Amino acid sequence: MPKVVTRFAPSPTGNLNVGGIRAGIFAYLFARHNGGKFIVRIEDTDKERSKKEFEDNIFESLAWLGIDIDATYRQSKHAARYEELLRKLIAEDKIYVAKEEPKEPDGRSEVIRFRNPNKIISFFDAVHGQIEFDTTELKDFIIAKSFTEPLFHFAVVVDDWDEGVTHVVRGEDHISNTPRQILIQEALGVPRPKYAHLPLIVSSDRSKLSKRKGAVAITEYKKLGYVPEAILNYDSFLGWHPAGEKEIYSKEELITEFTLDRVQKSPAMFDETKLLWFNHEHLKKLSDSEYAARLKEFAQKDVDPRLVPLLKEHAKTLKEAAKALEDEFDFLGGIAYKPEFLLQGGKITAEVASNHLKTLSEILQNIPDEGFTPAQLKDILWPYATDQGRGEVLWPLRVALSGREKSPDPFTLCSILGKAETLERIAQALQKL
RNA sequence: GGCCCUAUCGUCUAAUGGCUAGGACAGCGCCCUCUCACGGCGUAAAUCGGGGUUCGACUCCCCGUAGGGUCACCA
Repeated sequence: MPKVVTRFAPSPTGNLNVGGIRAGIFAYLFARHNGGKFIVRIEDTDKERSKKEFEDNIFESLAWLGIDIDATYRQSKHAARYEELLRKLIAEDKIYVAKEEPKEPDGRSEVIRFRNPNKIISFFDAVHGQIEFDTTELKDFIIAKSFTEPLFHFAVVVDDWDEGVTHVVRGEDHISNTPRQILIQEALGVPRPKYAHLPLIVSSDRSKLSKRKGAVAITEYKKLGYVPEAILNYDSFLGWHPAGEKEIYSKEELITEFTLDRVQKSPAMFDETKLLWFNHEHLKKLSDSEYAARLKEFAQKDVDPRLVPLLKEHAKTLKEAAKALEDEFDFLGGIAYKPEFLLQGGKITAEVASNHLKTLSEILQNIPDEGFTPAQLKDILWPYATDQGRGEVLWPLRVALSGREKSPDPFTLCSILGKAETLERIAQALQKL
């Protein structure tokens, strides 16, 4: 039995969002850091709200983020076990069937209540330290609707025990649930796991992040062109921070660095803008071939390897990159020259543009193929452009090569196109003037 | 409202009794510049308030205040 077993226990009542996954990420990092097991338990005891599509979404999101799972469980499959334990507790008189006046239209006339010993429960939390709670105020709380329909608290305690969970790493909203779960553990005579309650992730109004308050599904970020490395990195940095000032971490580095003692106590706000920055950084870290492969997958089209280094700098998301491919980076195929573009909407006369392009063509003619690097081309063309007026020289050149109002700079264009194509395009532009 | 948790720049955070309170994102300014971006440099910006403890508090204690969580036959 591994010394550390953590679990992520989402209920399939919605798509997994960046707030919801946070507890899962921390539980995962903690388990892996300690060479332990990470399990996922689908908490689907609420038959009304649980949906298969949401369960699928949870696993899809986890897989995309690269979070590998050692075992999965589903509470709806544990009905027999719950009933067995419920019957044991009732035989021991630790719980009892209570007659009720239904408060809701579909309420039961009988439920199962826990015989509360009304004691002070004190437990140690890895993030918050010692926490004490008088359980008297909980009264004889309901732990099951019937012998075959346990409620959340009972199911959690039974499952954590049966699944060998050693560390319960979950959101801070569960702090006040902990005492009653401990009461159930004591009634069952099962060991108490260690607890770590994570600070909540809040929306811009400081309240718990929820779907209505702008929480975006993980799968939605995928569609927006985010890479999983960025989501994982950014989410990890919400409420946790390694020593040092480095911010861009791979999954492996996060696992190496993660410890509970550096987890923050106060809630953190989700900042879309900083996530965007993390995404760009991770995109830049990708090898050119990996970048091309991801962009191809995202945009569903081949990416010319010559464009990759430019795209990496230019685009903060794969979506932006895909858009650039259709727009300012779409100059490798045939281009349609528009004289008005060449003349910067009339700011430059056809005669001036024509003369400069002819001169540039002559200069370029004399540069060897090996000299067609952005830096060398700039060194050679710069003095001429500066002397003649940069706008009048470089704008027509750039448009002659790209056919576009927006594009990479002319030196980069020459370099990517190569000497022959560069001269050919200048010649074609001259014919239009 | 009861109970519980929390409190450093706008945001994420560093500093676990001794610092000019550091970094990052965003902002602002400058530079780069032929376009759109990217980039470089710089700048402004914080210890919630009040009491203690201490030679010395962001750091420890208490009281306020503020925010959040939780009080379901949801999870």
